Amino acid sequence: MATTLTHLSYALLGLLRAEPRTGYALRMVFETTPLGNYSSSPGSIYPALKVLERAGLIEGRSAGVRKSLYHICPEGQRALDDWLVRPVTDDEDVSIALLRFAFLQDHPQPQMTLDLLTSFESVMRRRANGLKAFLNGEVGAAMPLQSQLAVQHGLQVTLASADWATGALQQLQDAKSKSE
Amino acid sequence: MATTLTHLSYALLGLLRAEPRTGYALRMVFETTPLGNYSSSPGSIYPALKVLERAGLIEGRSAGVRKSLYHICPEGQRALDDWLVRPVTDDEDVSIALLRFAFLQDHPQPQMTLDLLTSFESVMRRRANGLKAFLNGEVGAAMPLQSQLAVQHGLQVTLASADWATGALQQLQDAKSKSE
DNA sequence: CCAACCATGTAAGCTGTTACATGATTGA
DNA sequence: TCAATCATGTAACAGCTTACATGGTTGG
Repeated sequence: MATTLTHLSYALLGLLRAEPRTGYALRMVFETTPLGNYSSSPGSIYPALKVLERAGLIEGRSAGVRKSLYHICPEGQRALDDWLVRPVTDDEDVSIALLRFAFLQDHPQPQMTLDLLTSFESVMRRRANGLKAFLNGEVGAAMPLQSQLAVQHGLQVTLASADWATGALQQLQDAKSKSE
Repeated sequence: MATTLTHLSYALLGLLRAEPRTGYALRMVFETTPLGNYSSSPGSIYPALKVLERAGLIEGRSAGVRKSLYHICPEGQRALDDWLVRPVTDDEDVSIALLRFAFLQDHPQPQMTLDLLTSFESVMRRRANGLKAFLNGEVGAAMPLQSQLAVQHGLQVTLASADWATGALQQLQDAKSKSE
């Protein structure tokens, strides 16, 4: 059973949880928003939708000629939620973690979002420390200047990610306490 | 013959330009440095080396039992240089642009490095402006908070890249004027 | 009525990963 | 001598892209 889902599949599930859409509408989301770096190519999306439907995670309802509106099924909700609430792992792609953060919108337990952000921040700080240690270590210090600068770039970008998380956490907690 | 090279192939060429290495040594570079996000799996590197050798870009010289040291050939140098001096394009991966920057080390024309950095910076500023415009536009402003925050993350990280480029440019120009 | 857009689909291929397999060399 | 590391290789698969193909709908 547990057909291992691809990132693209989760992206589709997340979009369909927000509202039912056609395959074409999903493609347009990838084409017109910066969220996710997925291609809008029909060759990726339509087959992925078929797989999700066969697995019982989504259901396509005919909506006019040659057109079907996909809805997320309860089992799809469950699969999506399982994915969303995982803590950020040390080797997870930043863009995937961000996708999960965005999809946690309106989750019944707001704490899940805060937990994800917290683990995101600590992973980023840990990565930044790793890069610093590398630069100051034997191998790093012996590298040519431009290699060092390239690693320095990675460090600064990683710190920017961590700082963003700090700010986002603050913002979400403020919004929460204000609504209480 | 214009066998279109993969990013991995260019990464291998760049490392072999610095010094001849065995396939294993190349794998270890990917495994022990943060430069590049390539896998150190034998299944990718050994076949890639074979392709480069057949294309006449590198040459493997036997160095002991079941072991060969790969050297870069003049044609490989040329292919690598052509790749390195291209301006950063609007859709190029940041990590690839950084790899090219690192490999431009010791290029006979130092101006090439400055040009690459300059184009990198302007691409990053342009991307940042695009994200800002998206956030302030109709679609962006209507998105749920966490989607907006995710885009905000992209914006901050992109600005960090641009700022890094500004600093690196400064640093390289200072080093240059000092040595004159 | 015709162009532009909506809408779906498939076949071929490229790249890389995973997993497995082999054997030499080196240091404890 | 035995484990760890050096060193290379391949087969199977996964996942996505490119390119092609088809046809309905809508607005000027």
